[in-house]
Amino acid sequence: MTATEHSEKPLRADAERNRQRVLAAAREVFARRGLEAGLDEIARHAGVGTGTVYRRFPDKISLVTALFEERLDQVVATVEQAVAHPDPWEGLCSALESLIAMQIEDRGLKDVIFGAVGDHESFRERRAELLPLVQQGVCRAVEAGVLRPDFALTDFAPLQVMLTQVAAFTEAADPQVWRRYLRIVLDGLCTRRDAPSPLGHPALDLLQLEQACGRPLPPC
Amino acid sequence: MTATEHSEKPLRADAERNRQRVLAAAREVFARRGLEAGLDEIARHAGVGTGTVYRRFPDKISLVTALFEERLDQVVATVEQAVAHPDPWEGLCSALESLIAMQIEDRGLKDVIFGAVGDHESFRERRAELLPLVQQGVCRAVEAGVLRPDFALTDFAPLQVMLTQVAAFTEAADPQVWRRYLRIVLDGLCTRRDAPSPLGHPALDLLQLEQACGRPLPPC
DNA sequence: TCTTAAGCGGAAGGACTCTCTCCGGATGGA
DNA sequence: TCCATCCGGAGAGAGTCCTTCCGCTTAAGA
Repeated sequence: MTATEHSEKPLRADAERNRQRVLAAAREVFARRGLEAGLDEIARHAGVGTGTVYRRFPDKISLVTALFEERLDQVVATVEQAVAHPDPWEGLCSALESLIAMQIEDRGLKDVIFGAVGDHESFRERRAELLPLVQQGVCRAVEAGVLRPDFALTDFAPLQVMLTQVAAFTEAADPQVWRRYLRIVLDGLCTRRDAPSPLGHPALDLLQLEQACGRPLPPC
Repeated sequence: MTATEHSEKPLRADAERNRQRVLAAAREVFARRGLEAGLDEIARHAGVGTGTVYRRFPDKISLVTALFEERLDQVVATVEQAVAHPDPWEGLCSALESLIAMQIEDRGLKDVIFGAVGDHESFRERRAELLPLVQQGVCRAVEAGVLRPDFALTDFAPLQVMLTQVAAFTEAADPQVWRRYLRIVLDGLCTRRDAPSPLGHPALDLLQLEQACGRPLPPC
């Protein structure tokens, strides 16, 4: 059941404990700061030396893959579930929403999904798994006449980028206001409507806006 | 008429020539790479030494302000003109579109508008000039019943962020496809509609999408 | 033409950042 | 008890970028 079960020799008890600490710290730090976080910060956060990190994970990418392979399974599962919603429109909305929410809660995940790791093979494969799922959701919604028919499968990722980036921009001012922009986008995606659907979340006030403008934009 | 007209002594002819070269190079390099571009790169691009850059502009921020104060005047003028459009909806659309287009063509401008320069006083002031203009456009459009009434003045900047960021994401794959997402957003902003309005620009194909995912997200 | 203040290029300094290695000392476990 | 294993964290190495400095060159006025 331990992470090293399959490996040749079990680690010494203290080593295995530290390994788990490093993984937990990395999960937290990468989530908060994205993959640009340094291993020093992770080591400090885990309460171990940097050497200890490098003894378990030969380099940074090993740590990242160890963490995010499993995480991507969760992403695929979540989208699978969202798309299975009986209502095609709700299914698509919820797939988009949960993808964005997951990437906002975990900036490292965003970096992994949108290729900030260079082109690591395993991540590329996992990303490819998402496509058919989304395609299914898109087709179903177009056929049901609820999603605008000129919507393309390849529009899904750019929409995610739009919303995760705006979320990063407004995060400090109001961590939930991105949902407002999601609603606007969804109103733009539906086939027709007689009135705007409720935005659900209030707009920023001027002070919050200035706060948001004051910080640099999130890296693309 | 020269840029140093007001200063105490006119520069030597070669010095003035180099000054102009530096400004031109900075304009180009900042436009292409944003303010993160180094002064070394600008000097090289201008065909001068880094010392020459520093002789005219005591530090990086001086060069940036020298360039962008004038540029921001153009931005204000463009928005002023867009908002003055006889049709309130067209005016708002065109204000948003031209703001985005300007920031895409000039990444440095985006950095200046969205505060990547820290909080340099003069930029903050100029940014503030834009608000009443946008407010006028928004009010007019809401009163005319074309813009959804729950739209707020402070939504304007986040929408810009969304679209400039998605543009940066898809730039390498197709430099114009952001217009497609602008259309979707605008369809989300209007009060009512019977059918999707034409997106105008074709979606990416799968190859282009992969190309876009392959590069890191643009900085926020 | 001569003189000289002004200007020039670009190497180098300094202050960071981040990844990764190394080694003397500590310790789990048989 | 004993030693293979593991530890911390200093620091090497490679990179970035801003800025300074200095010996050489040149424009321009007398």
